[in-house]
Amino acid sequence: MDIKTKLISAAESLFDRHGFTATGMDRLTQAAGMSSRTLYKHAGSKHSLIAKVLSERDKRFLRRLDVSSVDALFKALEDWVRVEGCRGCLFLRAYGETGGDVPEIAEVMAAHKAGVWNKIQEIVALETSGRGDEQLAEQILILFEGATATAIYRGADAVTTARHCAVRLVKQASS
Amino acid sequence: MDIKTKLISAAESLFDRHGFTATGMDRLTQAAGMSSRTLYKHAGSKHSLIAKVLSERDKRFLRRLDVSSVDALFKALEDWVRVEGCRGCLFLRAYGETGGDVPEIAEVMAAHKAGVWNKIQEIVALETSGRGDEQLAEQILILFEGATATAIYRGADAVTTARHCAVRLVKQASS
DNA sequence: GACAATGTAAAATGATCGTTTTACATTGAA
DNA sequence: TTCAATGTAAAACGATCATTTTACATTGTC
Repeated sequence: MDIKTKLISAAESLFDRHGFTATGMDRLTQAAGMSSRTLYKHAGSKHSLIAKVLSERDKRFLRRLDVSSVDALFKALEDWVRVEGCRGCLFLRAYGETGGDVPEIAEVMAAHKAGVWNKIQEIVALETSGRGDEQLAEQILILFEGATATAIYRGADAVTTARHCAVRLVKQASS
Repeated sequence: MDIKTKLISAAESLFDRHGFTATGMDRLTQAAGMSSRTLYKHAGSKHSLIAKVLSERDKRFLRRLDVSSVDALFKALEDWVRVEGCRGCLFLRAYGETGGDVPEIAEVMAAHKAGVWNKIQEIVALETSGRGDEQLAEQILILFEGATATAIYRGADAVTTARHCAVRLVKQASS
């Protein structure tokens, strides 16, 4: 595995498991199996490393959301939380831990959320033949965020419940 | 104002604004206007202070949710985010920042979520004359969490959208 | 075979972390 | 008036923070 990939994937799991601020650079270097000199050559800084981790996660996440129905969208989220665990949205967590004060991080968060929002709008338009309005899409988005958050303490079943709800809303808008 | 109250309210706004781990004890003592000796006499430790802050917030939040309809429930949440700001659920943020590894914090989070869940179940049962099942209540809970999370980057309007959706779901179950 | 790049290991940087301690002032009740 | 409680101010604690530096080994390439 490429050294940069190894660093980013090690950092991602540590950040996800223990939080961003609580994870120190020495733990990062140890987990990634490299010297701090090499880490800084590739990452630049801790904030930059966080941004890179989020950027990679964004790609991986959106790749999973490459579907064309609301039902499939929530099934994809269900798969995600079963594989990657349900510790909440890592983008919002990073944003919250840094108080929204780190531009690099705030920007990746905003870009990620814009990506998800676009995907949902696209799917809703597709499934309702354009009859679905922006309000419906925002309701789906809220269910999506809600499922992610609720799964933290109620488990992956919350995503299934959200899926049933979302599918029903879209059906009602299409009929 | 009581010294303990002053400490907890100063701590709450700093934690909310800058994050838990990122907020140091010196900044806390400065904002609360007291020496670190006094702070530790009242709080015991930082983790304990976080737990106390969350515990007080839990009471204040649930007091606001003393309503008897889903519409009023989401209107209460709307008021909350307009007054207190929308930086996401502070309980889930604390839980995430500590990796769920601090029992004091994990317990307050769980207790808070149980309280919200009970309240929602109560309201749903009331509004549907017992016709609403557990699934409906969980859908309302997911919309509630989703509104809180989405409001971080889309503003308080997300709560209004969630309210419309929740009211519709309850109406459909009651008819 | 020299050179630039890329890596490791480990020490040093100065700042900040959470927490405790030392020394002293104020207060209210016995 | 003395005692215990409660507060402040400030220094000290050892640990850890993110980051840089020093010294050295291993490469692939011209």
